[in-house]
Amino acid sequence: MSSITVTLPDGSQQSHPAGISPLAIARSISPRLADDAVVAQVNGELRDLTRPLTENTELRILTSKDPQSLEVYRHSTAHLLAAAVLELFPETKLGIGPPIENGFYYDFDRPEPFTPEDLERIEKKMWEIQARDLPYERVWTKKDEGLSKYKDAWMKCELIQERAGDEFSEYTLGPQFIDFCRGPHVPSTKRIKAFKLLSVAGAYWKGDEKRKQLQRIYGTAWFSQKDLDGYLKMLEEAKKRDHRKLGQELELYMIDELAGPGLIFFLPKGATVRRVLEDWMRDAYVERGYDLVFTPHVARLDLWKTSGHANFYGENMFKPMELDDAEYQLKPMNCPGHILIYRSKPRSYRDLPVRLGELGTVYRYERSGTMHGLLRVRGFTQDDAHIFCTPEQIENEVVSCLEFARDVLHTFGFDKYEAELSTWDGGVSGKYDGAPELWALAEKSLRQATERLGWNARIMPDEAAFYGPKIDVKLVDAIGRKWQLSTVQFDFTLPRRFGLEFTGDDNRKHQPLMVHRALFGSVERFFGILTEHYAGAFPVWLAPVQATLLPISDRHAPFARQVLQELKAAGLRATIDERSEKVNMKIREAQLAKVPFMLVVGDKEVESGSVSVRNRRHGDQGAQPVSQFIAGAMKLITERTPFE
RNA sequence: GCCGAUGUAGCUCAGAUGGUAGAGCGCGUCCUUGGUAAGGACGAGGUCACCGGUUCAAUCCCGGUCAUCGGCUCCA
Repeated sequence: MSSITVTLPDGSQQSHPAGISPLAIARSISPRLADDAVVAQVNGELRDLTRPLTENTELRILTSKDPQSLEVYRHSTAHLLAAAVLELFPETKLGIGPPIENGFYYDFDRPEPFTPEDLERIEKKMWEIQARDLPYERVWTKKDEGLSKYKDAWMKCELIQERAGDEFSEYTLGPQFIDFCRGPHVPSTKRIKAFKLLSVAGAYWKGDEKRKQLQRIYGTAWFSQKDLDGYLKMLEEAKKRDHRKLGQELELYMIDELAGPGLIFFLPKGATVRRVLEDWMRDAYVERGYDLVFTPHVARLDLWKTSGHANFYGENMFKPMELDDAEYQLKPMNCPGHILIYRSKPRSYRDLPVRLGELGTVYRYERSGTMHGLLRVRGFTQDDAHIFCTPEQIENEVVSCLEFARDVLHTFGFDKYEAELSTWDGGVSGKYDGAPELWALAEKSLRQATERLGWNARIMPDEAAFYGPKIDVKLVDAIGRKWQLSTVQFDFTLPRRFGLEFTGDDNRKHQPLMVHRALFGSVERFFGILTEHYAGAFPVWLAPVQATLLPISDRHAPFARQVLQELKAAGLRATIDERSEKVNMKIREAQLAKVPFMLVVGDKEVESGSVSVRNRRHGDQGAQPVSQFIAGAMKLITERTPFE
């Protein structure tokens, strides 16, 4: 028998008989490693631990510590799910079952819907199969043979036709189950220790809404029960922070059926937060050299024909309305309005850059079933600005936009964020608009801008908008979820469509470059993200009520009212709770309302002219003079401390 | 728009084989004046999402509509 040389990650080399499995090698290194092993990396490629090695190889044994092995593990759990479904519902046809972030899913075609009870049964069945300790066995099959074997499984046939070579691999799980699959998988079902089925949902075959709708079962899987519990706990925490729940509990906003879905009413408390946010943002615009404008909410449809939106964005717009003898359109975007302002007078290169900003409310038609609290609505306000400048100015402009975005993120205590640079395909498909020189210039300035900031932007090839490349900033919130936020986008199309120009120092007409940028994205959406990020406990500078006075008994009310006036005079948003309730009750309610400061006032305080401060996070802080409390609170407000 | 689930008091939820409903919290009145997360009593409050159908009778069964939730598609 011939032998092969196996090189391990530490550089050491071993000689083994050809045909030995990585699992056997792992066992020879240490039984513990063999137990922990999930998958092998053979010459850089992930492979089953049990698949024999036939040539000299560089071998790495991946354990639960390697992130790639979790994907394999989840993929294997998806197979376990499919096997369980087929045992319980043999008539079911299998679609695909990949690993996803935090778990896996599998798509099934079956006339009857899966019920929550079915899910429980399936999960039980999965544990049953798990206990059988079935190996995931790789089988090598010829294409034509395979096609006849799968003739009843239409989706698998389609996949084999598309993806398989002359021969392809399949994985079995016990005598019945076999699945067209590239693998690799964990060695056996015993390896799968912690999973849970979460939900069933409709999903189109291949994500195409014209194709058949399947039933997708979602699950989560982890190497240990502890990890699974941790994840389930995170889901619970996310549920507690859900802005729709907090929005109602804290009276921030509402949606009323009578008005329609996706249309937001800000209640007084939410409106206060929003007002502070917007005022802050508008001031920041002015400080950074933007000119603020206002544009109308409706305009002749002709404007939208000129911009091209009526044509390529029409699906997403509210229907035009008849008025006099013209059609008018509710605006889905702010750009055309800003463009009209730009071209309302001749511009010289000396005027550039022109930065026009607006908190502009737009209305877009979202299909029913897509609305989601504040995150996906039909009417929303963009903190929108358009920058018109020369090619020489563009890089600095992009840098200032990104700096602005970064400062915004820091203000709200988002310390982790990532940038994505979406580029075009080089023009091969013809689906992008604009000259290659423009694309080159724009992509270069975007890239250099991120480099100047020391950002490590991920390049997303072929992800640009058709009208220009862009940078998207994604933030990571307090419990680790990612949200798309700021965006800086080039637009080569609109300046041309509207014939924008400026006079250069050569006394000739030139077309300005146009950048579209939004930092919050949508104020409503950002408000929702903030609500979840802070779990409803807005920082003092944003809190709808910053301090509430809690007189212990009626005789303390006059002093409390006097303090209230002092707080208000200092500019604090303060209230008083004069009900004849016990102070425990008043504290409980203020605490649940997440008021940052509860100021208890009793005999001692009246006598000494002080307040006893209770902080919503840190509890009783003891008595302090009113002036001292005001100074402390004002400091938090002017510094916009994100977490007091 | 599509698949599935849900819709009962301001909120969170019970409820009956079909005979027009109940709790807790909240709200109102009164009592209580209490020092860091729920003091007590009484009371008001519902066309059981909406529109049809079946039935002697529908909140319950059937059909449709609307909305919400979990997803898909799309997206700020």
